[in-house]
Amino acid sequence: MRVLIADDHDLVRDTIAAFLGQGGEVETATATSLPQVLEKVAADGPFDLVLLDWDMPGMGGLDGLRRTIDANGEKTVAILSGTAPRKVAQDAVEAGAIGFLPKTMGATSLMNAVRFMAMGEVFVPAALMAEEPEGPEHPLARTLSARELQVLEGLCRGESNKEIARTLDLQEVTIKLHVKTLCRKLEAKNRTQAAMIAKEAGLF
Amino acid sequence: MRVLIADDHDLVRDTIAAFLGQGGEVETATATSLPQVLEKVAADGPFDLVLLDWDMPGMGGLDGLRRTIDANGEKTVAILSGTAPRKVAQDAVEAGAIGFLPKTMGATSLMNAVRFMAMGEVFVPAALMAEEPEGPEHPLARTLSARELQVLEGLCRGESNKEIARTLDLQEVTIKLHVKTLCRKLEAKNRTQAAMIAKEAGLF
DNA sequence: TACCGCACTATCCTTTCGTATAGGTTTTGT
DNA sequence: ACAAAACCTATACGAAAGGATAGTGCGGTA
Repeated sequence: MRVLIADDHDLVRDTIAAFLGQGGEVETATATSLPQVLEKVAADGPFDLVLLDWDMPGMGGLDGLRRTIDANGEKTVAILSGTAPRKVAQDAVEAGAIGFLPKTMGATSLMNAVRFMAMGEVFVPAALMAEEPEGPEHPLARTLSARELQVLEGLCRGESNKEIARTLDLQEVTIKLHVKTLCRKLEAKNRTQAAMIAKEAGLF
Repeated sequence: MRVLIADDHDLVRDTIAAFLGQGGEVETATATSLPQVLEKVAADGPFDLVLLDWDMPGMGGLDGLRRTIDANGEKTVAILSGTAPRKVAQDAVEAGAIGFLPKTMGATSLMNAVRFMAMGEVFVPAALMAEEPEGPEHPLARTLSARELQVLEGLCRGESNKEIARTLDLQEVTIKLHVKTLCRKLEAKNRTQAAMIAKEAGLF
């Protein structure tokens, strides 16, 4: 079984290569950038499996993945990532990747996953997919002050301005102001929409 | 490798057993209910893998899974299900199952998955986990009329009563009434809370 | 037939929300 | 030290929401 391992970090790349290579079952090749990957694929024919680092020179996200798939064939390219957000894994598989390997995986698990993918089965760690999809964490929340977040939380509980004021020990008018600010920042036209946007974003 | 297959449907059970058995790599045993599973485990020692049908006599959901894990050891029991809702898979893995197999899986994929799990790796189909978790579909929505659902949808978009009335071609007062009814049925104290509850339930 | 639930409309009233304007404090950065 | 920004409070007003009560029409059912 021939596997091409592409990662710009020498340590990671060589460790994985050494590990997969031991026992002689797997023949490994390595690359440190996407151009090098395409070059090696073109030169040494299609590999049984290509492991692509997600944060690698020339990758550019899904584009690099697609180009590698075009070059090496479908169901032969897997993504290797250190940061391991669920969304990347999902997008990669949807784009045609055969699997997704977080660098936090244990060595034997990694070996098993490689064998599994070489058999043509999609592999994604169950633990990773079990995470709740909290995708848009703070696209908007970052611009909100602490107070505003507290008020927003009250909105999401369906509380009135008066109730929020009581729990935060502020005046009702102050809450009104914060609600107004929230609606402006979240591009909502009223409290209900603001609450829905917050909910959608996964806050609370 | 010794695998115990438990399913109350003769066809399913025997098909899987026959398939896994061919080639001689896997030695199969079968059972048709949870008591029979526990009995066989007690008699023939721990199996390398136990496949448990989720909708089987005596299972009773996670309880049957836990009892089987207690009897046969950790990381040796997988769930087999025809209905394949994401939540079951997630709960099962969290409860200590080594994997989850929908009966819709292809034969070779199933074989691969069995081998994979026998090596101690958790297996859950990536496609299944990619589904958005829509868990509580209609715990409350069932009691709502068609009109009420339309109004609720408007609430979730943060629209005013007037706006909802316009899009549904009704009077504003009528919307007020529906909102009131919605709040009663959803146990919300205002429109915002009603919208949040709807969102939480996965509607819209 | 009478009854009941559902949907719709109506009027009246109170509370809450949303906006504007105007000032105050504290914190932050230049 | 000063300006800018964020935070808090205050008053006031129109719009919207929420509640109560009452009445109409429709379809299904006893």
